[in-house]
Amino acid sequence: MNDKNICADPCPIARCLAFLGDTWSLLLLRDAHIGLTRFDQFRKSLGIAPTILTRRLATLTEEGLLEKRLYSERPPREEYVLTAAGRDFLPVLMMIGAWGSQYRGDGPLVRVQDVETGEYIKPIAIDEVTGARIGTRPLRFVMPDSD
Amino acid sequence: MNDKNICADPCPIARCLAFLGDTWSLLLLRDAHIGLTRFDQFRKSLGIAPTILTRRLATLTEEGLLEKRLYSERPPREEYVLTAAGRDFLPVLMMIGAWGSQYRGDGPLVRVQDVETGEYIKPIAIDEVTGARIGTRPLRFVMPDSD
DNA sequence: TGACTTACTTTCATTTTGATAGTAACATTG
DNA sequence: CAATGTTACTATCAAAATGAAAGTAAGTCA
Repeated sequence: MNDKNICADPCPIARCLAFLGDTWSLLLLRDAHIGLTRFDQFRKSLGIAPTILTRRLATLTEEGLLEKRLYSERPPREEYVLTAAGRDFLPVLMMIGAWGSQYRGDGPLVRVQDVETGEYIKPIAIDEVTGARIGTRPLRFVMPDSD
Repeated sequence: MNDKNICADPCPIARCLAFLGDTWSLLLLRDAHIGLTRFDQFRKSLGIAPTILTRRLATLTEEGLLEKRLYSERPPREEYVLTAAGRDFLPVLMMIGAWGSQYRGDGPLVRVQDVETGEYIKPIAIDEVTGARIGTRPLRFVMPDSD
């Protein structure tokens, strides 16, 4: 029915990018994490053409990162809210933001605060198994057919 | 001279995606991390048209994620190697891969091994300040002009 | 009844992509 | 030393995606 089986690439990065590999989709997810839910909120925030916005929201919904929800019965109006899969995409966005802050950080920047402590977040990626920061130890990429 | 100043968006995610927001660029960085360096290696690995490959490699080089290096004087041949900025992009790729493994993990998958321990990597994002996993505590996105 | 709101769709010009073929600068082979 | 091969591209052009602008549908509100 959907195209999950079509993407036979064994690389999980490629599988993800097969439908999330464009700027608008990622910025939509960012805005959804910030709290936007409605068509016109996304459109005004991004300055995206409504044609493109319709298609991107449809893809993100089909792929299970967003979910349509009725927020008004009369008139019938729907909004788009993050699913668990969509919320679990936050680490990706935060790491992109961390790279951007480090390498394209000139001038005023949006920052992310921990609400409880009030301090700014400093996102880093670690390996949960060893606890080592990613990039500090040599890695091997193992193809699935090497048995 | 270059377009760094043109991207006046205060969001570090948007700044990064301004030139890295397409599938080919991200897959090129993935392949560069795996160890590919040459035009034809990238072309064969990705099945990308040479026109597009030329442009993407040029952009990644201009933006400082790759660096051209002469690997043969006669005939003159150049390869593309990761810079520090390019290597620091690995966490982003690993988090994308982690999401893909979790939500698009059907069938055989490429896995990443820690060479020293031999165990498979499980990448997670944490806040270096609190040590808390990202997504487990409420966050606030702070605009730069809110003083 | 007429203006307003929200979420789109239609249309069409512009831009980007992708497939194929060709080129430049050399090395290697017979 | 001519023919073939290698590597890294460029040129050309059709097809697909994008973007801007205007229009539509289903209602509400005054």
